[in-house]
Amino acid sequence: MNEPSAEAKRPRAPSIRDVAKLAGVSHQTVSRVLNNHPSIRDETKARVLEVMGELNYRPNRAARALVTSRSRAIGVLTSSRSEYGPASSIKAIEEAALLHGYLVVTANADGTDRNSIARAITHLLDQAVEGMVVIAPQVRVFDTLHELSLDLPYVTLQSTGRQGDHSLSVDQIEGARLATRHLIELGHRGIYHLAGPQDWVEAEARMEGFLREMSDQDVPTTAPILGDWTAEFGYYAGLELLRVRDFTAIFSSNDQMALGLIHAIRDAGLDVPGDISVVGFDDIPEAAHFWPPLTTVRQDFAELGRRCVALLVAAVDEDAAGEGAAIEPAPAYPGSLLPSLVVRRSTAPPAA
Amino acid sequence: MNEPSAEAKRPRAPSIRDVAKLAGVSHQTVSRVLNNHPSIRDETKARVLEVMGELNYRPNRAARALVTSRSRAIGVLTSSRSEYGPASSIKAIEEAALLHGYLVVTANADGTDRNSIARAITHLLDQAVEGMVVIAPQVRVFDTLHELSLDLPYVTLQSTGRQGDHSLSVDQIEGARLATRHLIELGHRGIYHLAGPQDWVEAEARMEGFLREMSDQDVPTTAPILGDWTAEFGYYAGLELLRVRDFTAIFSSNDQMALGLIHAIRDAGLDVPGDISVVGFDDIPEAAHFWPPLTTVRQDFAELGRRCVALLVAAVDEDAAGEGAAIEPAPAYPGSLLPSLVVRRSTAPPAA
DNA sequence: GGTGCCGATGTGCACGTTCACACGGCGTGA
DNA sequence: TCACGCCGTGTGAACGTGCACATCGGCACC
Repeated sequence: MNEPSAEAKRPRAPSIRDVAKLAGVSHQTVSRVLNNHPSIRDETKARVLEVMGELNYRPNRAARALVTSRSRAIGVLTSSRSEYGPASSIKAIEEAALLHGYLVVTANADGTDRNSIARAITHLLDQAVEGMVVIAPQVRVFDTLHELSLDLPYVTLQSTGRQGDHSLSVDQIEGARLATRHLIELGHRGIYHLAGPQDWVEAEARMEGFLREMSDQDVPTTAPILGDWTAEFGYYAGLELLRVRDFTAIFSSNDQMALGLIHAIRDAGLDVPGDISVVGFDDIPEAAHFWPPLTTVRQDFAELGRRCVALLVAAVDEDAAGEGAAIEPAPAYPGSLLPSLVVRRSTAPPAA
Repeated sequence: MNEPSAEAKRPRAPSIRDVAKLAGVSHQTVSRVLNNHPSIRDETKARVLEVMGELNYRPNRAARALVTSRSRAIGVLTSSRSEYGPASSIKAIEEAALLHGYLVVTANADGTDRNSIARAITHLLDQAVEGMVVIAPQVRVFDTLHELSLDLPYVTLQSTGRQGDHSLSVDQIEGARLATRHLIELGHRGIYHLAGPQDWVEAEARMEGFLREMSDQDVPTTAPILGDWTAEFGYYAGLELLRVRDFTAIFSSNDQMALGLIHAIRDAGLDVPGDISVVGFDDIPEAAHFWPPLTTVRQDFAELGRRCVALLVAAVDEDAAGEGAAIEPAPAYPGSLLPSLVVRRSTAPPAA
């Protein structure tokens, strides 16, 4: 009853050899059960499985990784991982990866700081990730990625236009055109664009979509304002903008900045959409309950994450299996997801 | 020039033995450099380090884990990982863990579904995590955790009141009291509470804080409404509530629901705070730009994440080192963080 | 001047798994 | 009847690292 040594001596987790002994087979047979190799008698398999349950056996991932030199881990490189878009994508990526039998390791980088980016990438590399999803779509991240000339397959959530392959994205340009066209069709002519940070690929694409649409429809345009995605910035940008009231609509590059804008407009004693229409981008869950409910562009972050993983896992598996057969650089550009315009109450025809 | 076989044959990453050979030392010496063992001549160390750089050597984590039986990984168990609070905490946890030399693996569970919870825990266990941070503060998660009777150290972000040890939290009760007191001091008497889901520990704590403060101040109270954290719910709850207008203030258990409430109130043609005051909880970055800017309770998610990791890592390291010496169940309850009330413009004295 | 200790390094094994190969038995075709 | 192949299983090595122990030289101590 009373043990001589209180030292419980953590009893070492059971290994396939322990299972083998108890099941009366060789360790290799157990291994075969684990990897469900075809040629195993059902009876043997059942016995092994039973013993595993009894012993509460768990395969040792480290040992497996060591011998196969496959970590079964993919990395996610992020900046601003706590914002709605990235956070949703990460969640979806993680779920999808799990389904494919992969582990997800995330690393957050300050996308403007080269050192920080390098550190994040190094962290992922240290985990021996077999591929990467890049959701930190700053230009500098891609530069660093190229500098290090990794031979890892990677996929990015945003299109840079620079590399057609391994890029999978919501068509940001089209989304921006949708928003802009909506304003033009309502009759607006004085339309500002509050863009995201210059070095963000998404921000660039949305700006481009805005400019193209304006140009296509022959509406004269003023230089976009460069923001930082925060509601705070939107607020102050709005205050500034309102000092000269030469516009009747603003297209903001995300919902948070749109919120700040509306705040500023109201502080100035004006009405949205009565005096000024506002369109956002992202359709965060709160957008429907802003005052007024925000007209915005919805993109499906989760679906994006899922597709990303599918693409990446295909590349990784092929890389590991065929080894030589993988001439094809990437599994055929799978087209991008189309965003959709959600019209709510922050937009209206301009006051006469 | 032209290789006979296009098969490039990925050349196997360098090991400590490769480094050793090139540096003219034994593999063990290299290992010692890696773990910076004290008794190594500076000159030797320098040489080894140099060769490492040359070869672009990266320690193989799997091999190390195998031999030490330490994964240096900690798990994070979440539900709703894409919401602002959890997302912020995860980010902080990850950064702090990295600083301590630990890897973070996250697993998302639907906190109401036992299977889902078990699956998430299993996933973490499969990764051989050495400890866990639980940010899925549903009661059922704790139950499952106990059922499985893991001997892993774990820390939870919210206080359940049920286990004083390994719990670290913002004092939700105090936060709720702060909010409630604020309303009472403004002169409100008809005060509703829109709570979170019943099975969330935080929701429970906030509700308790509300009820206690009301009771302490001798204000009669009505039964709280149980919500689901979303703005959507807040909106419909608001519409419902307004059918009988027997209150002048609402304390919402989070900012999103508060947003929905305000939306509903305005849809009913009433004014916030003119007719009804609203207080939220969390202080998400957008709250300052709601209309009106939201009075709410701020909690420091990031600091919480950091402390959590410190606590957990201490437990894990001690567990691994002392093994027997670890009688003490947990490193002395480190007290909880105090939230603070942020007064903005969604609250005012009741109309006369 | 021998004994003992410490600093700096090397040698071999162990960790838990998979891979390459071997082996016996049975069925099949010539 | 023998050769061959396939099915089901076993045997031994290897993966890259850290640990226990061994080795060797030098210095201090009595």
